Amino acid sequence: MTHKLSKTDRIMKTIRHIPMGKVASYGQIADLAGLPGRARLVGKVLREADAELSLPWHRVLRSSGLLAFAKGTKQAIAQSELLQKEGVLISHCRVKLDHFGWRPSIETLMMLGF
DNA sequence: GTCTTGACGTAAC
DNA sequence: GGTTACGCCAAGA
Repeated sequence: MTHKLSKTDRIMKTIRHIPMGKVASYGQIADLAGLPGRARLVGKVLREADAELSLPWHRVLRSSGLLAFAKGTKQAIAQSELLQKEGVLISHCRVKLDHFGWRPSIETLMMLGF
């Protein structure tokens, strides 16, 4: 079988599984995608991905809940707006992972191939 | 096949 | 919690 999904494909699939109102870090996405430590790959995928893919990029942040982009950038603002619209509270470009951090359930983990 | 880049992570200070 | 430095590895040229 030569139809193994590319690493990038797995990442995109994982991102689509992020529930609304929750946020996940790049490292977590990579880990769930079966690529522990490959957080940079996640970023690369999102950058190359189009908006038509329905990838909730705004639900992906850096570690510790910091926004994925530097403050002042157009996307950083858009991200905070989108997150707050989903019910995620942001304080100083930071998201409280204690309350909004994505906690994948067992079924979700199995669905991702765990 | 080699070099460069990259929506990052973690450690150290 | 901010900043600096280094590491990791896939994809593109």
